[in-house]
Amino acid sequence: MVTLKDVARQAGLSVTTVSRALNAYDDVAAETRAHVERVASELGYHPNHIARSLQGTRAYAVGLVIPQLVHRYVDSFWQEFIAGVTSTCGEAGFDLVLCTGKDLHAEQAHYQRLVRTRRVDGVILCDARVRDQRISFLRQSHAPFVAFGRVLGHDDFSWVDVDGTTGVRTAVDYLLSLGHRRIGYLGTPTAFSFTHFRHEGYVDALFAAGLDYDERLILEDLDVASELQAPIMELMNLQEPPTALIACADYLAAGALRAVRSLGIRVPEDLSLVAFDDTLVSQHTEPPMTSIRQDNQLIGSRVATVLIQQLLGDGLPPSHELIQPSLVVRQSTAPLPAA
Amino acid sequence: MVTLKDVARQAGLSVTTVSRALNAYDDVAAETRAHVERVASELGYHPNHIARSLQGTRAYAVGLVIPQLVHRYVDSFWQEFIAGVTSTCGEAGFDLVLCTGKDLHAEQAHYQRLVRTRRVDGVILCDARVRDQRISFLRQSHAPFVAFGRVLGHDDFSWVDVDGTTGVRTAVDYLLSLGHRRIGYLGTPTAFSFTHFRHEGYVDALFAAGLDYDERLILEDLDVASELQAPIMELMNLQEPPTALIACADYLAAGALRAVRSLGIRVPEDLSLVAFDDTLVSQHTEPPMTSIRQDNQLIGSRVATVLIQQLLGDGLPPSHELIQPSLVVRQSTAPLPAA
DNA sequence: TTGTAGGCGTTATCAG
DNA sequence: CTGATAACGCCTACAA
Repeated sequence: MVTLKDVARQAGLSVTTVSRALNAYDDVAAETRAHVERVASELGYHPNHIARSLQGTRAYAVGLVIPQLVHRYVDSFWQEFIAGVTSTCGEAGFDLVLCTGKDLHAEQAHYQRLVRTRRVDGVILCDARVRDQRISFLRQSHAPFVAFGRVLGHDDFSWVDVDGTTGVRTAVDYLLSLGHRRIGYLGTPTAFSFTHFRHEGYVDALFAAGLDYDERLILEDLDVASELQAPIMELMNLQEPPTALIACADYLAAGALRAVRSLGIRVPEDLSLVAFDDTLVSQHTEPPMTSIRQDNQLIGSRVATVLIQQLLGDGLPPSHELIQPSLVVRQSTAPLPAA
Repeated sequence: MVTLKDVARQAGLSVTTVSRALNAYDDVAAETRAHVERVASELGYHPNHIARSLQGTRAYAVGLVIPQLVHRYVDSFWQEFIAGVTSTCGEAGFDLVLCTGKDLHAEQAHYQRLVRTRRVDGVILCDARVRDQRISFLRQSHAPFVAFGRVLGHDDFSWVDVDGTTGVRTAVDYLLSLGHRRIGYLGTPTAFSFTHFRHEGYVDALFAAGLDYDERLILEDLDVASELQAPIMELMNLQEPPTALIACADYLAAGALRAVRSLGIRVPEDLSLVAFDDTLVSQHTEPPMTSIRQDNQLIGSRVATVLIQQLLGDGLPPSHELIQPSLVVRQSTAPLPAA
C-alpha cells in the first residue's frame, strides 16, 4: 500500500510538505505541488481514511442508526429517507455509516461509539420521542447532530420536521368541505413526538369550524400491532357514528379499511377515510386512499444538508425547518350523502 | 471519550497491561484482569475501532453502493436488504458504509474509493449484471467482495442468490396443476442476470410438462417504465390467448393487472396472475396476488455473513449460496374454468 | 506478570 | 515556503 511516506521519499520531500501539497494548502510552491501530485498519481497514492480519522480531523461521514423493528419497517420510509441522505451526502463528499439497534439504549450506544471513535463527524437522529434520552446524550457529549422530528420546548438543537399539524388540519378541512361534521381520529403512539403535532391539527381544525371535540370519536396510541376490529366496531356503533375518519398512519388506515369493510360499511359511500404517509400501502388499497403525503426522500436530503452545513461551518446556530406535506385526493373520500 | 490511558491511570497500571487484560491475553494475573475489567466498565470504556484499525489492517466496516434510481426504489427491497445487512454486521462488530451512485460507473468509483482508502474491508455488490464491469474491477483490485446475484460462467467470486429458476418453475407448475396450458410470461430487463435464471424456470417447467414454447406468449425486457397496455392487449387478443400470466416482478404484475382490467378481463376468473418479489405492492392489490416470495432481509443477512467470514478467515475459497423462494398463494390465481 | 518503546498513516504546531 | 516533532488510541515486540 502506497503511503504518504512513499510519496515523500520518491519526491525527495518531507511527509509534511507532501501532505499539504495534496490537501490544497496555500503555503506550498506551485511547482512543488505539481511535482508532488505527479508522483502521487504515478505511485497510485490514496490517503488512508482510517489514519485521517484517527488523527482527529474530519471523517467525512455521518452516522444513522435505524431501529431494528418499528412500524416503518413495513413501508418504505427508511429506504426513501436513506436515499435522500446518501445522495445529498455524496454530493458533499460524505458517506453514510449505518447501524441498527434493537432498542433506544442500543441505538444510543451506537451513536456514542460512532462519534467517540471519530468514525463519523455527526449523526442523524430519527423518530424523536417526547422525552428523548438520546437527545440529552448527544447534546451533552457535544456531538453534532440533526434530528428528524422536533421535541416540544427544545429548540437548542437542529431539527427538520414535517408539519403534521398543517397536514392533518388540511385533511380535516377537506372533509369539512365535503360536508362531514362527525370526524373520527385514529392516532399513532403517543411516545412519538409527531403524534402530538398531528393531533393538534385535528383539534385546531375542529375548533376553527366551531365543532365540539368528542372524545368518543378519538382512538389514540395505536401502533402497528393494535387490534382495530373491536374499537372500530364500538366507534361505528355509536348513536351518532362518524361519517369520516382520519388515520394518522397508513397502517392504521389500511387496518381501519379492513375493519369497517367486515362490518359491511362501504368506503367512501358510507365512510370517508384519510390516511397519513402516502406510502405504497395507501396507494394500492381498494379504493386507493386519500392521504397526506410527505416526501421522505426530501426529508432525508434536508436533514443531511443541515447536518453537513453544521459540520462544515462550525458554531452555526441551531436551524429549524418545517416541511409541508400535501393532501393527495384519491377515492376513499366522498361528500357526505344527504341524510 | 475514555481511552485505554484513562483506564490505565485509574487502575494504576500501564496501558499495555490494561490492553492485554481486556483482550484476554493469558499472561496477566487473574486478579489484575478482574480489576481492569471493573475499572473499564465503571469508566464506560469502549475500544476505538479506528485506532485499532490503524495498526492492524481491519476497518471493521463493509461498503454498499445502492443505485440511485432503479425499479427497486418503488418497493422496499433495499430497506429490507439493508436491515439484514446492518443487523448481521452489527452482531459481528462491523458497520455498514453506504453510498449511492447514479450509474454503474459512479458505483464503481465509490467502490474503488472505499477500498483504496481503507474505509471498508470489503464490499457488497448488488444487482449483478450479465456482463459486469464492477466485478472485473473488484476482482482485479483484490478487494474482498460478495455479490448478490450470480453471473453465468463466473464462479471465482462469492455470491448469494435467490433460486429464481426454481421459483418460477414452482409457480408455473402450480398454474399447470390448476389446469392452465397457455401461460404467458412477462420478463424483467435482460441486463440483470437474474432475468435469465427466472426465464429458465419458465422454459424448464414447460418442457417438463411437454408443452411448446410459444414466443407469442413471451414479453421480455420490461422495466418499470415499460408501457404494458399495448403489448398486453396484443397478447390477450391472440387466437388462443393465455389463461394465465407469470410476471417476473411485482411492478409488472401490478401493471398487467391494470392493463387487463381496462380490457374488461377479470382476475382470477378470466386470467390467473402470478407475481415475483411479494412486496407490499402485490399484497395490497385487489385481488391480493399470488406471488413468488423472496426474503430480502435474509438475503442481506446471508450476504453480510459470507462477506464477514471471508474477511475474518482469509484465503477462504469462494462460497456460493442459493436461497429458495416460496410460492405464496393468494387470490389472483384460480383453476382454469371448464371451457 | 508487568512495563517501556516504537509504530500504524495522517495532520497540526511550531520552528527554521 | 519547508521540515522536524508530536500527537490520535491502540497493539506488539522486547525488556525488566
